[in-house]
Amino acid sequence: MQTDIHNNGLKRKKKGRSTIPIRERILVAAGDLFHKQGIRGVGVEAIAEAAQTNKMTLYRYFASKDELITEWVRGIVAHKEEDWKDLNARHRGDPQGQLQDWSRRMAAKLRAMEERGSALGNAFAELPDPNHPARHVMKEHKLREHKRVVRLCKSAGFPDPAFSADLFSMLLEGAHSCGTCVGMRQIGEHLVQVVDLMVENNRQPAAR
Amino acid sequence: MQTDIHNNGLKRKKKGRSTIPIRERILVAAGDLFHKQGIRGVGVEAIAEAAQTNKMTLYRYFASKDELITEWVRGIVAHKEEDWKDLNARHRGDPQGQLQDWSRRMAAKLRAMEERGSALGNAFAELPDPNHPARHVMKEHKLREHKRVVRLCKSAGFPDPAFSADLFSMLLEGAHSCGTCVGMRQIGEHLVQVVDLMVENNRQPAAR
DNA sequence: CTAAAATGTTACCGACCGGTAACATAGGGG
DNA sequence: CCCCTATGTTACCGGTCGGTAACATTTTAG
Repeated sequence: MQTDIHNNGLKRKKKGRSTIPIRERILVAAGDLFHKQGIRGVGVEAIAEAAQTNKMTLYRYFASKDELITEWVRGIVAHKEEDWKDLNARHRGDPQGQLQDWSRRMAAKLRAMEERGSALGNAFAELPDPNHPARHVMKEHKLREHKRVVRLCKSAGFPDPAFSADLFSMLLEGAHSCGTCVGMRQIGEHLVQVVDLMVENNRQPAAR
Repeated sequence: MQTDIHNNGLKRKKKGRSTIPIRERILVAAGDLFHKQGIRGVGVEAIAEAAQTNKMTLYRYFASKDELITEWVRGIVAHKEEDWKDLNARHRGDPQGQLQDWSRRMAAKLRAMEERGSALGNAFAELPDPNHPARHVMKEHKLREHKRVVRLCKSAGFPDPAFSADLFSMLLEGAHSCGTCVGMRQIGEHLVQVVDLMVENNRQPAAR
């Protein structure tokens, strides 16, 4: 641990402002607005204001709006992968437990969402440019995640891991879009149910 | 049939222009661009140009860009519901057949998609305003579709139709997002497989 | 042919947006 | 104390976009 004499490890900022460092405040504010109003629907000025700072300072931390977007996406991805590590830590050598816990956490997130779907999914839709750096970040994350699920299915003893993993992925991804019409709660419950069934029987759905 | 002396039922337009009526050309061009570049990423000028006309004429057919968007969404929705009717016509009294054919058609669409996911899904992400008319159109469509699937599951004899219908919906919706990392072909095949298994066994996945 | 309707052309407006320059202010460390 | 750095403020630029007006041109109908 560091001493607190000069600063507490994070730069402490001005007057009544928050104690959270500016860069982080900007990222949080940007995330909020991006998710609520869409990436293209919010301007940097509004982001700066929501972060209790101004456009100039924002541009001292981020070279461009695109970089801010990318950095935000990176944060989400990092958080999700952190979640995976935690899942692995809590259920070491228990791939079934990881999958089940995963579905439960997802259901909890769904319940707390209501309208306006997945941040990553929306970002993907809002950044059509295939060369946008944020797209690469998302794509690589999705790939890693899917590989992880395949590995889990394999070590869980599913007879066709590629097949089961695709099912899990489709269910998880689909839950977001469906929740908007069916209701997040019900979708979350059914998601947990089907994952439990698949895992408990340790085989693909409806295998005879 | 009408005579062709004055016009052939559709207003015939200028010189080298297409024989397709302007309004339709605009809608098609708008759809192309919306899907490829995102709704907010394309301007009305570009749409008019792609439709081989101009902005002024576009605004004589559509009061605003938002109305054009809404009309485009309406078209997609209408087309999908047409598809459902066709499904019902081809497999009368055979809900299982309808579900299976549905998954096959979806797989075919996925194969022909490659990158850039579902038009409706993207539109939903790009129109965060909950009062946007296009959102209502989409939401009502999703609701009707889901009810339809529930009805099919019920008449197909699934023991828990609400549960099975949610699964179908999640799988279908999720297929779009997943295809971008796993590959549309594989996702499509696995989608068909799981639907077949669920239907053939006439029970929920992994039910013992 | 002629008149009316549809379409094309050009120019423009106001609003917003991403990004930058220049300068003012404040705070902290020596 | 003073200097240096981080932050705030203001004004501005160039570009794009949605939307409209006014007028020219073409197409269609009678």
